[in-house]
Amino acid sequence: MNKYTPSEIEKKWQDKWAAQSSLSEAQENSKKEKFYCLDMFPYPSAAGLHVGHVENYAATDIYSRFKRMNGFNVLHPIGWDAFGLPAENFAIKNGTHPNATTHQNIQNFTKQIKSLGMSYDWSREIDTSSPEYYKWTQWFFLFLYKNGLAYKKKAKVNWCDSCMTVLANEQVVDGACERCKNQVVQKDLEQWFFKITDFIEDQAGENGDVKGLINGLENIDWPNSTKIAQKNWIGKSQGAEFDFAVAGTEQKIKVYTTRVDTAFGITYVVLAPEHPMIGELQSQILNWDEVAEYLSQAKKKSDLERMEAKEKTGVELKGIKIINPFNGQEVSLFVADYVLSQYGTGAVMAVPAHDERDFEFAKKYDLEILEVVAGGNILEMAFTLDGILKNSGEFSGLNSLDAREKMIAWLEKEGIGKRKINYKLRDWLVSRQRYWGAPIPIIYCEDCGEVAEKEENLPVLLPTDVDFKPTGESPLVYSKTFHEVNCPKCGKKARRESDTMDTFVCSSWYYLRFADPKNEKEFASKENISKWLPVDMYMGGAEHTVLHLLYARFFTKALKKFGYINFDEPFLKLRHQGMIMASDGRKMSKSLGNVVNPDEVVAEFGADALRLYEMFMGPLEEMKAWNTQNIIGLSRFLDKVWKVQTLIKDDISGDKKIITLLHKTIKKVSDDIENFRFNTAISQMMILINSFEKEIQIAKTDYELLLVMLAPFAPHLAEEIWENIGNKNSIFLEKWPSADESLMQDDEVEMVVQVNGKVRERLMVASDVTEDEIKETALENPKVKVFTDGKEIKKIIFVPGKLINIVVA
RNA sequence: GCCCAGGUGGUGGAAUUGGUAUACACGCCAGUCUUAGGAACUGGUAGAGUAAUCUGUGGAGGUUCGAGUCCUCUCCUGGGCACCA
Repeated sequence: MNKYTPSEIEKKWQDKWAAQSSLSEAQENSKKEKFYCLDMFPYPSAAGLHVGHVENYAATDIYSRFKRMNGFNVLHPIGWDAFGLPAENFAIKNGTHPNATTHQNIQNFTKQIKSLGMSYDWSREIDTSSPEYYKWTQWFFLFLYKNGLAYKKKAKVNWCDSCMTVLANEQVVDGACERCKNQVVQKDLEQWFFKITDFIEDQAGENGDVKGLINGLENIDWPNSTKIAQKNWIGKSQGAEFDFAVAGTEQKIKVYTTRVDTAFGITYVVLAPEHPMIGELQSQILNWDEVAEYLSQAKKKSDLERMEAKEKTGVELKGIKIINPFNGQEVSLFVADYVLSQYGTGAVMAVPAHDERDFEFAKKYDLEILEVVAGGNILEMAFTLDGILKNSGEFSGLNSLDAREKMIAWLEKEGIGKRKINYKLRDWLVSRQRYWGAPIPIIYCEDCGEVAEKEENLPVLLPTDVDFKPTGESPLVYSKTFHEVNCPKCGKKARRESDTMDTFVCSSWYYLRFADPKNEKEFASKENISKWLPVDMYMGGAEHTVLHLLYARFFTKALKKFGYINFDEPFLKLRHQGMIMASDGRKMSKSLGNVVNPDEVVAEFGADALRLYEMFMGPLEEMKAWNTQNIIGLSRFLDKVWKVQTLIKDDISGDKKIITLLHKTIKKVSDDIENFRFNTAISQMMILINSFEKEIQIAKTDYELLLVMLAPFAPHLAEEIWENIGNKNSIFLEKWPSADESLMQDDEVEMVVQVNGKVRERLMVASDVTEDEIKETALENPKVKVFTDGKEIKKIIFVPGKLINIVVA
């Protein structure tokens, strides 16, 4: 027999599988039940495939192969999230067109993925930067636009001076650009938004009710932490909104609070620096110079600077008094930049006794702190928990929960305020002043204004005659062929929108395209969508918890609302692979020089060993550190499987113990794959092969069952041995074995004998031994007697097949 | 600060419902085959002790015949959110 040489057999089978595409392609006409298993598609970066990609793709490949062998018609596609900044930045630096760079990277990724033996359906490959694809990204923009879900407005937006573009809130991390870490500044600009906030709560749609972004999470199988992160991002809070009258005027100041129960403890009110009321009250403000100075200082500060300020600052609007509607008392008014203009009403009631921020501010400016909820020590710190109300007029004595209800009812009765729900989630800013993205299909006409491009004119092609150096405006502005067009409505000369779309727009609908990737008339036919969607299993990094997953859910909900599809959640089951760190425990990065290149591992150990190693590292969802030394263990395992070939005999039936272990293994491996516990599935197969190795001969049928189980993990090796031992068809056409429970019973088991819960003896007994039988043996056992002699036996606990515990006084 | 995961040998990790703690693998130690070598093979490997035995799943309590697993408190690590009123 030859030596196991991965490099030879892996190439051989990759070629053979490519020639037999039915092994990996989804079948359009099949009576089998469908299963859609999807990876978060990669951005084809110049760095090539990362070991983290391999972890993700190996897991879904194992699962897809497992599902196929269990009789499912599996859709397991791959494509490229190809628009985006790195290709453009590379172009700026080196002058290479992003299109060329991207295609080169895609080729490299393709080669790498194929060298790993992944069973993707390559016939459905998509590329978001191709006109055939972004035509439909543009169609989606128009779909949202026509239904009032895409709109343009002047807004304070996050601007990155280094990337020269605006960013979505989700792309700003700690006040800095997620990509280049440059500090983000605020700018007032006309930008395009998608109305994602329309879908926070449930609503009626053309194809039945559409579950909102919050409630929709209830019935999908996602990691709980991801659901919670999404809910936190949406940030729903329930409270009340009510008015303060400005003393001596008709004017009112509206505040939002979740703690209306503390309203009798209000000792002042604070406005955000951007609050319009400050300007309106200017003539009455006695210290206007001081206020104006504060406003201009606040305006200069970035959000980050505001957040980082150690001490809260503010200025009283002297000469203004406003009236607390609950008790009629006059309180003073401040402006302070710790109040956010974008949230709630941009004005907050300050209750220093029961809010930490107000407490800090009140201490600094020596303002009154009035306790209205009992339970804390407000001399020391704010008491922010619920409690029993005091100093609160007719509401005194109520607990906070009841008080909130009663006080909101009172506000509504008096017509001063109402119950109000607020959210942190804002509409999604989708326009980017960059080149390498899908152009926004809107035209500006002097007569007709903002006009949607006609659908038959899509795609609006990205021009090639541009200089993509960023200037703060989209590079498309400088392409005459691009922006000089005729108005689709009146035919007059008009100007095309020069912004492109955020790449997250492209990835918000790609899972639909895989159902019908070549369709030229629709983004996907209704028939194909209903055949393949929703996605049954979705896998990808946890870094997409709020961005991509929320946007994709929004697109799905919008499609359902307007009758295009009949489901409102795109991904029924979601799992994240944990990040793979370098062996030093740090993140793999070029600058640290600790990046592991999968190609090198494949060259040294083979793709099968790499796949197995990554699956064996630990629980899929957990973070783990790379350790090249450990790969050898998986190589040895594969080598053992290879060598056991020589032990097989055609015409024998296996040893009873081996059969029992085999069926236990079938059960465990099947359960473990179904639950994405690949590490323990592999260790169970190791146990089996270790037993096989010790035998003189192995029944061929037993060995074949192991090969079938191993095939999804180590496809090349399994397929090669399968052929070696005389099989004509691919091992992937085999049916997944089922465990026979009756064969899983051991004849003998080790029975633990405990005295007072401590193990004193282990006895080999028949697996069906009864309590009475074992009791006698156990009590007479000398090792046990040492601990029971002369003692009263209080009771005996018997766990069939496991242990007997003798409890003595 | 808030939310979410986690803390088990030298290392990665295992332990369905509370029932043998450390499966499987790496490493290490000893040996075997070999001219030699190991990415080969065999055996050993939680700690203490000559041993019987005792101790051991971040720490302190508790429930239980029995706790890595359940409860209370606490410490530490990683991730997410963060002036959201």
